[in-house]
Amino acid sequence: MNIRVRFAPSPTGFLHVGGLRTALYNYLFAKHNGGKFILRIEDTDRTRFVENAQENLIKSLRWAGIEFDESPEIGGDFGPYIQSERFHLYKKYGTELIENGSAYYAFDTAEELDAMRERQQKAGIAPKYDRSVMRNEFTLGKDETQKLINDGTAYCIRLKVPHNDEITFTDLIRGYVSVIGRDVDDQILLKSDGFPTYHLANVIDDHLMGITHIIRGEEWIPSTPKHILLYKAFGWECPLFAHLPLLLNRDKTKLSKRQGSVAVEDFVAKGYFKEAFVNFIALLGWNPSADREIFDFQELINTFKLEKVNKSGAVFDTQKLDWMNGQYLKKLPISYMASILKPELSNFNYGDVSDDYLGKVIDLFKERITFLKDVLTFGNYMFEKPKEFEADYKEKHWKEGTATMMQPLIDEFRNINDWSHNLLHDATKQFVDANKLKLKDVIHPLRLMITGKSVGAGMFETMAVLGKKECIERFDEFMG
RNA sequence: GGUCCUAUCGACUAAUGGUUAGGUCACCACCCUUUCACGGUGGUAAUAGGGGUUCGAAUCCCCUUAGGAUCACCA
Repeated sequence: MNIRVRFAPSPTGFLHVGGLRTALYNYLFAKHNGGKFILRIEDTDRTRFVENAQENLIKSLRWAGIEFDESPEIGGDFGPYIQSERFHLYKKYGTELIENGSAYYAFDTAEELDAMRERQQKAGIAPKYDRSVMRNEFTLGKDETQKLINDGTAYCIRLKVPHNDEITFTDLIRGYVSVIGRDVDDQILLKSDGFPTYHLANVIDDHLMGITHIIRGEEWIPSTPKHILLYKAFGWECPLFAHLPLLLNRDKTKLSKRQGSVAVEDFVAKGYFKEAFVNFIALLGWNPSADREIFDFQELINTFKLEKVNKSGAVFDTQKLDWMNGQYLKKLPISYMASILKPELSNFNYGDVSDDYLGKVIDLFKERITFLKDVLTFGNYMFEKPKEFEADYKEKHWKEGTATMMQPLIDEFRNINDWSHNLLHDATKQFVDANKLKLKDVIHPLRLMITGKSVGAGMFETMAVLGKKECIERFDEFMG
């Protein structure tokens, strides 16, 4: 089978993390099976036009390493890949459904529909288009319908759902799903502005583009019967469906903006590595059954199987993502990290920083940070003299007599020319032994003077990187 | 409310009829140690409840409960 799958987002202006996961699973499925991955922009709602939406979408996808075989940008044999550019296609299919009795004309206004729903709500029944009482082909009759159309009355085309038919499909993830026709609404197919709704356009385009598998979010399950009815009405072969579990907020509701960031670009801005982010997202709802968490992109492609996708929703909790980001960070080459940090430097007033020095600082911090930019923030004292000294830390480690105790050691440091961490350590060790002290008795005062902070990398390593001149200056400044 | 989907540690998940129910994050303790980390060792922690089927059920079936999704001329 020649597998073809698509990612069909509406251009909302940014890529939702749920959208990224859907795109990713489609991509992994396609690549795992040697199939094609297609991008189609679903912009049939012209009231929701957003400037640059498509560009932003593709930018985020590209950041994640997801590329398409066919798309609006690169084209393909099944274009155009933007639904608004396919506008001319849809109307004839709408008419075709009218002619074969699968759909009908309706003339109800928004107010009439609202009134209907209100009546139904009051009566305690599910809101659903009642074609036996509303203004449509059935209640008006053929002649009146034709007359209204000829007069230019606004109309839409609705799907005629057979009330007594059972509509079923076998979901690749969930198995057998079934619903009875009377519970399915007579969905509008063609709007009065002449544009198709999602349901019509989506089915037509998936068919025309030869899509074999539809992999999408669970929120689409309720409308899948409508789509199946459409495939049947057209006499088209139905693609296979796979409905992905939802991504959830902490309170288990569908992941939304209200409870935190959901735009991929926000996570890019926070400094997550794409490898970590993709790895993390991939494992939210799918697992290759290995006792392992870290997978590179190729491994994801190699092991991805739709059958192993979970059925239940997954809470989007970034705690593990942070850990994963740190894991990836540790393995990155220093030179690569330096090249990322270099342009960031201009946002801080750190003056000139050589590549060599930056690399040494990164090496000092890479074991203990989550984001690369932490080097510049937590590690600020590697680039400028400490402006503040943690009060608690100072109180604890700088007492009466500490200055007197430290002064001889500092003077000894002045005589050290080979400013290496080994020598600094040895000199300090000799000093504490001679004075019946412990190493940590002097290390904390040193740390306070040098960094102003209670946490940081190894003291002598830190001093070695800073250099003799800088360290002595800091000592002298602190001692006054 | 109708319909549909779902249910293993706090979170992500493994175990597709036989395990002391495993791993990872987080948390706790200890080791390492120079603070914080990293690393190492160990620990707390789960099959929603009830019925079946079976020699045997987290796993299959039913009911209950709980959560969620959806019910637009949005996608």
